[in-house]
Amino acid sequence: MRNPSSSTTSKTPCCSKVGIKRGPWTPEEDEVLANYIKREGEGRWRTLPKQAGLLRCGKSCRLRWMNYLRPSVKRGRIAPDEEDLILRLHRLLGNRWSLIAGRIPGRTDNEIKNYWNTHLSKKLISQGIDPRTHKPLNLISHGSSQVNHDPVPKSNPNPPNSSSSELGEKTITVTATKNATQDLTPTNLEYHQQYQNQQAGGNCLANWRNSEGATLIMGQPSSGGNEGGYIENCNEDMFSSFLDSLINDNFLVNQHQQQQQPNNVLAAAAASADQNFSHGNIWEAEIISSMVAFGNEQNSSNNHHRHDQR
DNA sequence: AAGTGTGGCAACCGCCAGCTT
DNA sequence: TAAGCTGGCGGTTGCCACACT
Repeated sequence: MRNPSSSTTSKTPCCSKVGIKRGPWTPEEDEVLANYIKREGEGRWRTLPKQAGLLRCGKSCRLRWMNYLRPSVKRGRIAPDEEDLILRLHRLLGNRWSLIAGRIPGRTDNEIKNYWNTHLSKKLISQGIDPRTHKPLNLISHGSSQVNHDPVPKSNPNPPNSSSSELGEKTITVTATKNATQDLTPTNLEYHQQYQNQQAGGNCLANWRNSEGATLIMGQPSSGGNEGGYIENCNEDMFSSFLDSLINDNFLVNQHQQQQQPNNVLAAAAASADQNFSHGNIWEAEIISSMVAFGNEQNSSNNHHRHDQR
């Protein structure tokens, strides 16, 4: 594949050691790796090549396993429904390929990323839609002579508004807990302001999930502590359910998630959203608001459900 | 049939966060 | 607390197959 001597950086790549093979994997190497992992399990990638007798670096082994050899990896063309799901998730999450892949069984982040870059982004552009923002190109290009297709800076993995604009639209319809007069549809000026806010505050889901609002809604990360029943039960499932609701445009999609949502937690989360708005953390605030609304919807659904059962 | 252009995708790179020592 | 290690992520590269001339 790539020319091993092509690296001109001063940093030493992990595969630069003499005797470490690079490039395409042979069927024999695949077999050795697959057999070793079946026998010993995943992990310990750094030491795996030596243990398995492979002349590869650990990173290369991990990548080969994750993207190609894993039994759960689905090969073949992306189906139309998968494509639709990728589009929806990208509109929601931006270039969070691993998160998107996590919602599409059998597909890897690399595969989805490649599919996006080679198919979907071009498709959107041909439709006059900015693939980063999912907004009409003429709307986004306001204030600059052309649409910026440069790679997104590492410090800001999400493009400006890749998620917030969609969430903003969503929030308009569901955020009864927030200031009802607040118009969350971003204008071009707001795009710019949000971009600056995101640059300053770090606009990524991982950051958000560590935020105060996420903690309020989803609960503390597993710390071994016992912070109470709700916190214990309402974390990853809640987030997953929330994503489902956004993907499906249906806030009552997950009937299994009909758990009582303590109003004090929702109130605290709403306050956190307000705080984030006031501090300019628009993207976080909107997600938190949506989560609050989602929780309220679930409460309402629960109440109706219980009422019906009586 | 040969040369050239293009798209697809596997693989690599650098960076970063979390964990361990 | 700091330094080193490890795994994971997103961006990018470049080979290869196929289409086109």
